[in-house]
Order: sequence, then C-alpha cells, then structure tokens
Amino acid sequence: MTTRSYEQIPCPIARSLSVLGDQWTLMIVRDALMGVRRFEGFQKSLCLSRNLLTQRLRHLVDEGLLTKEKMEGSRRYEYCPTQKCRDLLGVLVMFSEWGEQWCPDPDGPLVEIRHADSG
Amino acid sequence: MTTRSYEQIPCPIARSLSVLGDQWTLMIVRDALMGVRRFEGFQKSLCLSRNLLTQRLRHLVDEGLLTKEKMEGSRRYEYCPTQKCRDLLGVLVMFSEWGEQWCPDPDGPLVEIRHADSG
DNA sequence: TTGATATAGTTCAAAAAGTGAACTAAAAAA
DNA sequence: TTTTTTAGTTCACTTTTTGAACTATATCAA
Repeated sequence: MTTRSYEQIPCPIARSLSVLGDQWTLMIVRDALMGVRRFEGFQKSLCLSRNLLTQRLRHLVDEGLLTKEKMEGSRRYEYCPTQKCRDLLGVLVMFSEWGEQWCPDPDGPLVEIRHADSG
Repeated sequence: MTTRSYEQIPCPIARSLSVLGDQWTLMIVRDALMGVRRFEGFQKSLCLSRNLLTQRLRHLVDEGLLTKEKMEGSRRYEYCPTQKCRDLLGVLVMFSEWGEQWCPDPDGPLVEIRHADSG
C-alpha cells in the first residue's frame, strides 16, 4: 500500500483517505458490511488478485477495521468488521445515493419500456 | 486511470468508486469544493506530480465533475465544480466526521494541556 | 516595449504497485 | 484415506506513479 503524500495534510478527510483511499479497500469494506467474512468470499466477489487481497486484508486488520478471529468450532479464521468499520456505513450509503443519481447502470434498470400502441 | 475490474459489479457503490476511487480524485474534489480553481492551486495544495494532476483533471472534466472555463477578463482557464461534484459534499462530510472520530491528528489538537498547580 | 516571472502544462526515465497464473500447505469433506 | 476446499505465497510481467527537467504562453513591472 502506497504511503500517500497527503497523509501529512492536517485534515480529517485526508487522514481518512490515507487509510481508505485506494482502489480496493472501500470495496472490501462494502463486502464485509454485507456479510462477507472469508478470503475466498472477498476474492470471488471482487475478482482482485489474491496477493493484493492478502495485503489489503492485512492493512484493514492493522488499521483496526477488521479483526481476524477463529471461527467457532473450526480452526479457520474469518474477518469481522469492527465498530470503526461499521461507522463507514454512512459513507457507503452516500456513495450509493450518489451512484444511483449520477452513474446510471449501463445495462439500465430491469424494466422494459414499450409504447402503449405499437407494443 | 485504471479501468477497475469492479466497474462491472452491478452496484451503485462500485460505479461511484470506479469514478472516484483512486488515490487522488477525491482529494482534488475536496480542494475544488474548498475553492481551488487552478492547476497550480491543486498542485501546491496536494503535492502530486504534475503529469498525474493533468490526467486527473482531464478525467474529472470527462466525467462531468469539473468544467474547464475561461476566466473573466483573462485568457486563462479555471476548473469549476459542477452540481455532480457539489453533490459529493455529503460524502466528504462523512469522511471528515469518520476521520475526526477514528484518525486523530498525530500532532494533536492545537490546545495545550497543563496542570493547574504545576503549570 | 522589453525582460522577468508565473502559469499550465508535456516528456521521460526510474521506482512502485497491480495483475494473473502457478504453486503450497493445512483443513475439511467424502 | 483420498480428494477437495481454503487461504494464502511466489514470481514474471504490465501498468501506474513519481519526480525532475523542459516548453510555451500569459501576465506583470519597469
């Protein structure tokens, strides 16, 4: 993960983006808040390269947005969002609303528009 | 600017981040909403390399977040935020609040704490 | 009007980061 | 026990980013 030069800018937006502002981190947060918990889950959902996913998950754990916890009745681990992560829900809702308004789905909504007469 | 693989994910958050989710774009938007209008202004504020700034400004113009307009009484241009850009204010406010809460300024707030007796 | 400085870029080489495929080892399932 | 799944690691290749130097207008000051 790049150390971004704007980390030094004394501004809470800059500090937030120095943690979250790369290509994948917010998408991983999105998945985590939607219930994805495991490595393969994130990888299949996002199709990012496995080594980069490793790096990003480690980064999110280091920054305290995810914890790596032993699953109940198993020796495997899962990545669970912390409160710090859950507090990003508002940001994601804002992105969602902005996307709905300004970035229409290229395949269009799932409705069909026909003229009443010509069909 | 990378074409991110998650552009294809049918989700408004993914679509938003495919426009905004790189290292610099949201910082440029932040500056634009704080009143920065010109190339040198962005460059001095953010210390990003000049060729990358050129690319990012072009991207933001292409995506309709900034317009490049002739300044009044001058032959120079300035970059002005559109409504699409101004509609990101809510996102930035959310990032700001999250940053205030979870990413404390390493140099601390600008207050001095002293003991009442010992000074 | 001329010379100096500021502005808005472009160019290019080096460094860093991302991609994709193949590989590994442990865990779980059959 | 054998097979499959999971969670990574490794590595060569490609793409991006960085930083410094360079260029061409535009503006300012004398």
